[in-house]
Amino acid sequence: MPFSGTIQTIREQCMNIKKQLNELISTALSNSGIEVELVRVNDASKVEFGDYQFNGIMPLAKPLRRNPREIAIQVVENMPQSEMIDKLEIAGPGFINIWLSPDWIAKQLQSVSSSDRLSVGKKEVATKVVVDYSSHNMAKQMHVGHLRSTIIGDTLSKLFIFLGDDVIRQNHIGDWGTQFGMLIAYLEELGVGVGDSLSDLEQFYKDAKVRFDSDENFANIAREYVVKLQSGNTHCLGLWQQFIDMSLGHCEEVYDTLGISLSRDDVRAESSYNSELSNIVTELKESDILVESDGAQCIFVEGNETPIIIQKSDGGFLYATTDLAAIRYRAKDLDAKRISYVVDARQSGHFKQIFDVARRAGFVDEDVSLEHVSFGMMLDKSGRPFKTRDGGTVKLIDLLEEAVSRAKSMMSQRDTSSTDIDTAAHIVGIGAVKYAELSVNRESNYIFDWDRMLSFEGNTALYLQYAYARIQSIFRKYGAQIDGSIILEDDLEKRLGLSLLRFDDVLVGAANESMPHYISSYLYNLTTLFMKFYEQNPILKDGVSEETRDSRLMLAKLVADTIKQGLDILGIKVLDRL
RNA sequence: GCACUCGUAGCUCAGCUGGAUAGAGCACUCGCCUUCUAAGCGAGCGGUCUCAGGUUCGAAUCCUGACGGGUGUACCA
Repeated sequence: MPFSGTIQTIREQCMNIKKQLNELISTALSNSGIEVELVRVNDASKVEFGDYQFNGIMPLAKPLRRNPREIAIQVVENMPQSEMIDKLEIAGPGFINIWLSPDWIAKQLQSVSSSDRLSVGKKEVATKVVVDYSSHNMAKQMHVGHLRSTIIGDTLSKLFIFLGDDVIRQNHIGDWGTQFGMLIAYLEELGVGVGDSLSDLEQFYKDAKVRFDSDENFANIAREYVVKLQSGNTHCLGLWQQFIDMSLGHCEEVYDTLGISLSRDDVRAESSYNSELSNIVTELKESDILVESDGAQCIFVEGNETPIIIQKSDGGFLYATTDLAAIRYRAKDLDAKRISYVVDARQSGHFKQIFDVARRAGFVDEDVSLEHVSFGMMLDKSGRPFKTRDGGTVKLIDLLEEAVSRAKSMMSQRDTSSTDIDTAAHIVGIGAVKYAELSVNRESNYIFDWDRMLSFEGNTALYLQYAYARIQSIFRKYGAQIDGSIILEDDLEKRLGLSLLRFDDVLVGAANESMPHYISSYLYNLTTLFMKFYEQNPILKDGVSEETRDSRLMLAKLVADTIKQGLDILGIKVLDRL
């Protein structure tokens, strides 16, 4: 299997602090006469073990037939002088624990504070990345199941852009296929002034389905419409267009409420590939990988019992055909070098096959990374696939409205004097929903729970927003320009400082692996440190020297800026007051 | 049947691609507002990482098997 479909991580090349430490250790090893291909320091597992640790000595011991502690001693002795390291210690069987110098950290922070992007590295050469997300079916209303793709995809897009990539968003909406015949037939039947019946798409779909199932005559008309539609009948296309416009309008309402940066320009619908489908089949035939089976045009992919069907026995095309047209368009026409599909885990088999075929057919060159950014399903409290009592799903717009309303009632119980409670409640409520999605490992299934989704305690967006608001409050009270030298005076300040410096590493890691929750975990961790700092290290209170005050103000500023920037990538806003 | 995936505290989840005594939040029990926002902070309680083998200096992490959830398996998307 030459292609796994996942990008090779380039973490080692990009990491900031770790990269430097890796180089130091690599040199020390080399000075000791030991050549190692890959040196990797890790974050220390405990505070007592320093800031970083290198565990790579032990595995070297056996082949070298030496005592690991002896090697460790030698490596430490051969470590080049560096101002970043305060102390090295050998522990246990041969761990090397590394303490960074507070002065070095302070110096780095000083330069971070004068950077407009918090010293996060930006790629010199942008990679062209296609992110396919949201991409839902126009026949139905957006429900809570559509949250993940939409939110994760939007975050990844922002993250890639921030790190210097050239991102092309693709909203691959489902607007083509047999069900649209039914919907158009029903639309036609209802006649003019039909806009109102489309206000509830879910209901419209259900009603149409009832007509379809109960009236043979209607069902036949619906089938005719499918044929007419696909053969380009203008009347049908007109109705269809009207329907899609309405449905997309609903979508955009949700995007707008949610603060999703998808516009009509990002829509590249399934139907837009329609004219390409027969060419795809022709090309596949020419490349000789197509097989006829039971009258259908198929491709068998190793490791799969069943083939993917490219063309039905009646000549019709299927979604695999469309996906192949889309992947070729992205690789060849858009010239993307990384193509990410933010789609749920159920499609993983499908994407494996599509990626394999696309490679073999030459639709996608070898240097293009194809990734299925898969995510788990939504389950109910008993661990079953999520459904409401009547078998339906929770509409996304209802969830969002509930979120905002809960936020509002919670906020109004507190100080009501704050400025615009509706705006604030919107930011807090929507932030909670997004954060709930972005703070868990996307790969695992998760339990849908109103209280979890709309929680404002612990590791939530509000915790971060609250810390941000507290900092702004300090600045308001201080009322002057924040400027001074950073001096890390105690262990807590040092840890806070180091945490700030890790932002770069975290973003790069999150981007390489398409894991937004790395960012939220980091921000939560940073904020936890800040909250301790806030309790223990007064800034504007009596008895604090001017030097200390200025340094702490600088630290607070960096924390606030990092929270703001991090949340911005997650698509969550901050408030100066809460 | 076959394939993929998951199983970590009462609940919801982390655990950085093998490291040292497995971490958070919620819940529960205590303590902290005349002092920068208590939506906060501190302390406590809570674990045979589903089970059984294997690989090795070392396993929640890798391999095999069992059990249990979820998902996918030919003309829907």
